[in-house]
Amino acid sequence: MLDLVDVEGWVLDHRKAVSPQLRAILRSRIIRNDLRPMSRLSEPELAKEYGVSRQPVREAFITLMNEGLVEVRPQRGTYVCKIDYDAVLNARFVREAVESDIVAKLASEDSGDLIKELRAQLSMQKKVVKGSPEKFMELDERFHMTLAIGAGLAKSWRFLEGIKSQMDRVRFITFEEFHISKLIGQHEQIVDFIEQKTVSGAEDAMRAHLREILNSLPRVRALYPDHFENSPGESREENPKL
Amino acid sequence: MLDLVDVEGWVLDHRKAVSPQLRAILRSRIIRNDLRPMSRLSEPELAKEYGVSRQPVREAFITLMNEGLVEVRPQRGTYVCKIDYDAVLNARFVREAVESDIVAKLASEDSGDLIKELRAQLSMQKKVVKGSPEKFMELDERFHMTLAIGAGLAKSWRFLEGIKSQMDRVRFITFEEFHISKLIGQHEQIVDFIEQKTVSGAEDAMRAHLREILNSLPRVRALYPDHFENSPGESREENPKL
DNA sequence: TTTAGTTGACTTGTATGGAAGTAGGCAAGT
DNA sequence: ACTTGCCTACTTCCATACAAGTCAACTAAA
Repeated sequence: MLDLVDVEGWVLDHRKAVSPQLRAILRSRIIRNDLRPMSRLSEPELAKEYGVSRQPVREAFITLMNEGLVEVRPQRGTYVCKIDYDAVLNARFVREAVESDIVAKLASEDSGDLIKELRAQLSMQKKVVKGSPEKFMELDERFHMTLAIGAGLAKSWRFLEGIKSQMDRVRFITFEEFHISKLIGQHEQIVDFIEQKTVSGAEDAMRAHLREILNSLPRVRALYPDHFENSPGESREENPKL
Repeated sequence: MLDLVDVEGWVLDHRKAVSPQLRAILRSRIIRNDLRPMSRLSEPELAKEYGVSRQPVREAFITLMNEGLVEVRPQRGTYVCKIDYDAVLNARFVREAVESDIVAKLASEDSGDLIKELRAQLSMQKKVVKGSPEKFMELDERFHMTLAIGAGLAKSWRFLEGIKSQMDRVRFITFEEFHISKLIGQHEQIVDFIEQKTVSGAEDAMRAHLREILNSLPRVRALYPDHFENSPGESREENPKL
């Protein structure tokens, strides 16, 4: 007999530590919009649902709170955060800054094997253009991660992963808003510039690539206003003393 | 009677939730090298020390583990992480990428009030050149935070705070390794470039500023090898499959 | 009808006991 | 002398019980 509990496709293995698994499951469910913004996440309810006690659920909440995905209001309840428009813009800014420097570093180094790996990934991406956008997002994440690790910056990618979730939530609301073929073309451009060691070209291409979300973000927000927290430009007012 | 517990200068307020307070206290103690690398952090011992139960201590550990400050080995013990040399380099890289873009943004905008605030901070910094380096670190953090918030990127700064701790640990081992007056001069340069709207100048000045740690880092590691985890260049081997 | 006060069923925060696993000491057997 | 197996004292992880705060509905009086 298997010691597994299956809840709506999400599996939990009781042989290993439960807390980190719950963390991953809940994070994924939030990012994929399975758990909607402002919905309650009751500790005892989720505990019963997954067949564990409140403690592991609670510990998962702590991590998700630090990532800005849930908001726990003491003695009141825990809720899925709405998508923070300003946080998305901030995440995008950080990614542009870091990843443009990453490709600049790659373009100034000698990285033959990496190019081969990236080309292989590009061909895989082209195969799923017409397929499920979810699959493309997986390949897209892998592509950007490969660039980071290839530059010897694996730990920087871990950091970026945390803030990327803010952008991913936007993508998962409306897949059709993203022109996948255009994104793949940009990926190809980036690899080309790295291969021919054109530093500024690679940098600019990555910056342009990561600015794509700025086109769709206002549309997405207009389509699903209930999913969003606040408008752009409000960040300054949040810290009035500076 | 006050509901406070004082342990070696660290105060805990039982009227508010203790978990986040413990988080902050332990994080600060680790960064300031009060809790040495590889020392045990026993749940029941710390619980008794701060007059709380083991659960809040445990929840604090979870956050610190996610920040890479402690390592919890199941059924074995929780230990203060050694300083990860590669993580410091990664944190530095990310900071350079993001903060250089921040000052570039500031230099391309109109920010008169911000300049005044920064000038005031500079004069404060000059006053503590001969004073305690700890006080300067506080002002230094405030300076960089002000730049981020001034650019409307407060949330980006919160991201950076998390990785900055890796660099701060290095600084707290040996204060004298840092020539404070030189750093203040660089701060001044950055403000000058922002004021005269020289984008590339501001960017380059910030990059040079954040590369200072590269000079002292090898020396610090040579002086305190026991505080460090691994050497530079090992990051690639950690992910051999890419 | 309106409004103030109270009760009670929720929520999260904390405390504590037990389960599972690890590491080291010690003794018996080879 | 060296290995092997058990046994004890730890650790973190999970489950459960209790405490404290919040909120909504209900009651009762104006």
